[in-house]
Amino acid sequence: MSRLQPARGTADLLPDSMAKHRLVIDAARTASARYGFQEMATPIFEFSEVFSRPLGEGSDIVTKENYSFADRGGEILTLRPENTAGVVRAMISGGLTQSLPLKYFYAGPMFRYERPQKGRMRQFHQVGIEYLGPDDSLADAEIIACGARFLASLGVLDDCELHLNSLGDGDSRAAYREALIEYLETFADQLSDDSKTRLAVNPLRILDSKDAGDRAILQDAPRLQDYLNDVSKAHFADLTAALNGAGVAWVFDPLLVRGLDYYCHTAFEFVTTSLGAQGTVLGGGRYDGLAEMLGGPKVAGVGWAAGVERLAMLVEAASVNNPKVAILTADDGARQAAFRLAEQLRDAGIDIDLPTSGAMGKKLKKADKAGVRTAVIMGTDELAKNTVQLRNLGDGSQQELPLDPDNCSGLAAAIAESLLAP
RNA sequence: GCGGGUGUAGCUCAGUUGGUUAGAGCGCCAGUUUGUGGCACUGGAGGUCGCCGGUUCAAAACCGGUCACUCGCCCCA
Repeated sequence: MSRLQPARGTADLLPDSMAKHRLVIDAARTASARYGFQEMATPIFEFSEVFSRPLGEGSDIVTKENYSFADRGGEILTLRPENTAGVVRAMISGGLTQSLPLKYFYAGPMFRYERPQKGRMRQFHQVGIEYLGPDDSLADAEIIACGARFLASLGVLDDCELHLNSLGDGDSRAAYREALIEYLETFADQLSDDSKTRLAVNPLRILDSKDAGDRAILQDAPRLQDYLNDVSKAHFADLTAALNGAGVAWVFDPLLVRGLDYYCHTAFEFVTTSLGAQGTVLGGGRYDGLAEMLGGPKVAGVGWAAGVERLAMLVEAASVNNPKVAILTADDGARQAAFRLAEQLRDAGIDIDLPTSGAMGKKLKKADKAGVRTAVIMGTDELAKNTVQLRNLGDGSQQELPLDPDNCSGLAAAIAESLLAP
């Protein structure tokens, strides 16, 4: 509208939307704590290699979709586009590979230079967990169950479907990749233009192409699950047995793939149809090769991340935390006494709003709209008698109570009682 | 990066084949109510019609560009 607008792909989080964000983040924190994940945070920017090494220096993602810049010291830095690489980097640089396994929860802003769309911002927020150390499939099961519990606590799990696939270990995937390329090359001229380039750059991604012609060709393509070796099959079977035993519903999705080499075995996404094209609400998988690619020792890992904005769109409005008690002055003679009483009541643990402008009627109206339930009304008349008026904004009843300038405990008790009433 | 749609008051929107003072509802402010909210009524403030340029006697409307939002593609660590 005017020149003063937020930068493209960013948005202010005003109290109403902030409340929904907090609801989502708090639910994730609570659910992950139940599984023993501990909250941590990594810096919002890192040396660019942290993100570029696992992806390949020249990849489109690195060159076109990151916010990278040189600082005044000439270091090349990147605003984090995701948090897994940062967590793994923290594990390596902190020497934490001595203390495996590690279970971490994080929440915070991420940055990707992409064209904004519904559920796709340039600054967005994620919550996530990373389970570092175990290669046991029960670790995969635990994080998936944790994700399901998180979504359930938000009341959105019923709107989502859990898609699950196995990418197999490195050997399995290499064999499949070869077979897929061989098959697709015989159709190379019939593939969509996008898929022609994918064939050279990232052939597995052709599997989730939306092009109808591509999909027809894929009907008879070799299937990833036929190329899994015994180790890979056992890992997947054990995971699905655990999910079934715990009652976590899932669907097999052979087209759910990850393009990068450090992924292996489990890939999963919770997907909703109610958000249009950006329907993945929580996604993750196993990344046993990532730590090594970052220059550390080989450490297995599995985790997920969820988009806070997307989940916030699915959540009903959350309540904004306003004080339920306001002190309203009837005239300027009560200003200082009101300020003093407000501080005393805050010391007593009561949230107090102290509006400073407007006539009595105005203050009451605003307090009512803001959700205030009890108003403490002070004026020079009351001060002269050392009293205040305690007004219940629900039913309009009002009583005059004594005010001890040095001890508000009696008044605090009366206020607390008034808030208990329905 | 590619294609479609949309930009009018704080918000949601109307605005006739281009025609002179651009409207409504909600919200906001004030009054009816001289220290007391919700309801009602009355009045009021608030807009260079996203921005720049063009066509025309005349542009919110038509044309071009640009910015933003939006939907899809791409990408999705």
